Amino acid sequence: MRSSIKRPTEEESDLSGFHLFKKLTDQEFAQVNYDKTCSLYKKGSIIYREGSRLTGFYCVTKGIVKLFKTGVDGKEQILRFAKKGEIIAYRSLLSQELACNTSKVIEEAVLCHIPYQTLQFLIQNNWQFSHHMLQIVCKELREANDYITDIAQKTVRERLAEVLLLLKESFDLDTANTLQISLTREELANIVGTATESVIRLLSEFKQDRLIELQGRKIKLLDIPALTRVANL
Amino acid sequence: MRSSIKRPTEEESDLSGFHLFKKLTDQEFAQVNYDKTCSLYKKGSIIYREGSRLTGFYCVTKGIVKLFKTGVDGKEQILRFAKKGEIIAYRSLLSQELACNTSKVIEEAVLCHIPYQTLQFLIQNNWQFSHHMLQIVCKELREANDYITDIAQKTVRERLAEVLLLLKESFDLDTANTLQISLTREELANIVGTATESVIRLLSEFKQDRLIELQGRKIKLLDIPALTRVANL
DNA sequence: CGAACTGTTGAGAGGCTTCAAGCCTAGTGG
DNA sequence: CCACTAGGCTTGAAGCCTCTCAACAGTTCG
Repeated sequence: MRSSIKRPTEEESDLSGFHLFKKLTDQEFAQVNYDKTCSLYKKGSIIYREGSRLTGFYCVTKGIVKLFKTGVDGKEQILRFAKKGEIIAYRSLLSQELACNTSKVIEEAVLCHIPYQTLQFLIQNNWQFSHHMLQIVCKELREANDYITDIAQKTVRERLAEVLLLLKESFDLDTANTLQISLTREELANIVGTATESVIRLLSEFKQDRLIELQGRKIKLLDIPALTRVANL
Repeated sequence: MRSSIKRPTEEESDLSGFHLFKKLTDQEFAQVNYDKTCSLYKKGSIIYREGSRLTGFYCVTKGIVKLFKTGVDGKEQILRFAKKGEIIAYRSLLSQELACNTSKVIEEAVLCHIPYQTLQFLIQNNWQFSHHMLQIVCKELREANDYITDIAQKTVRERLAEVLLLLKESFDLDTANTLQISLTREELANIVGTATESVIRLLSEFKQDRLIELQGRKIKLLDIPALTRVANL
């Protein structure tokens, strides 16, 4: 389950949509493309594990990856998801530390590996790249701080409602208002920071209250204003 | 309580100890010193408030500042402390957002304000400065992610023990093993993410178990290995 | 010296977790 | 293609951890 089989297509390996690379010179961008290695990862693949040494960062060009830390008793805490256009593994790389979380594919994905050396080169030669990088980390830090406040002060019910709304922001809804990400109940619990059973019970309450509709892992948001109220936002 | 009265001394305004500025040229460092504005803040002063527009970041050259977000029902969630050698307000500044937390002095402090323009100048001209900045944000992000995992998975008891140990790391102990930071029970609760009464009860339990000793706000760590075990680290 | 804040303790309620048991689905291999 | 099996999902019951409310003591500071 660790490596890819098929090669990703040219289109799936395209980095030109990445905001991070927008201010590079043509030459610099060509260098990035020359240095990159893109692979296709099946659902369930591990990109890297907590504690491993990273040789570069990854650009997600397709699919969805979850990032989690392993906490008490091996219970995973999901920190965030990365989808097309986002990068992962850059934090530990910049700090020159071993990876402090694990990344796992939850929807068939294509990732392009950019070696550390290339990152180093860009930081040294293009201040606008560094600046973009700073903005990306800063955004993630703000979100982390917001989440600390929520998780420390809100009830599980409020947090679950909030997580559904956050997922809506990140992954949008289809025309039928269904969340475009498929998570197990356990994964939802590992975002919210609660037990799987609690998520199940609360989801059925939300369903009874006509806030959502459930069909297996598909979650349809019926009443977003009401969900927002439940989330105490 | 908002502004300073006395001027800080030359020594109290010295930025040469800051790792962040270590790689600046003499000229750049002179510029920073020229642009800075240092002030003395009394205990209880607010440096800036959530939602305010920031005009620069601050270097703490003396004292201790707490950074907190205001959550549900106005309850504050302490995110971190900043002491001598550390900087605050840089995150919102880099993101060009309004401040998303409040900073308040808990031990008489001297802070030097560095205007946004100077930050901008350094980022554009000295890649090593940007790199340092990146490392600072990355470190903070790792700590935030670690804390999310703890707060989501550990009991209040475990978190309180852990917070005591974290405070030990940040603020050291005197010769009698007393924590060199003075916090109210409510502030401790606002770090741990619990009710003040819970902190009080758990502290007396720790005291009964001979893990700590209490004299008002002075906390003496008697048995660090045992505390580590309680913290489940 | 009083007011306001901080700290302490008790009692009661309730949100959540844990354990347990059974059902269901989704993916695998024959 | 279908049977099978492992993992995911659901529900119930019991109990505990933690919060809230309340009352009061202690402390600090104007």
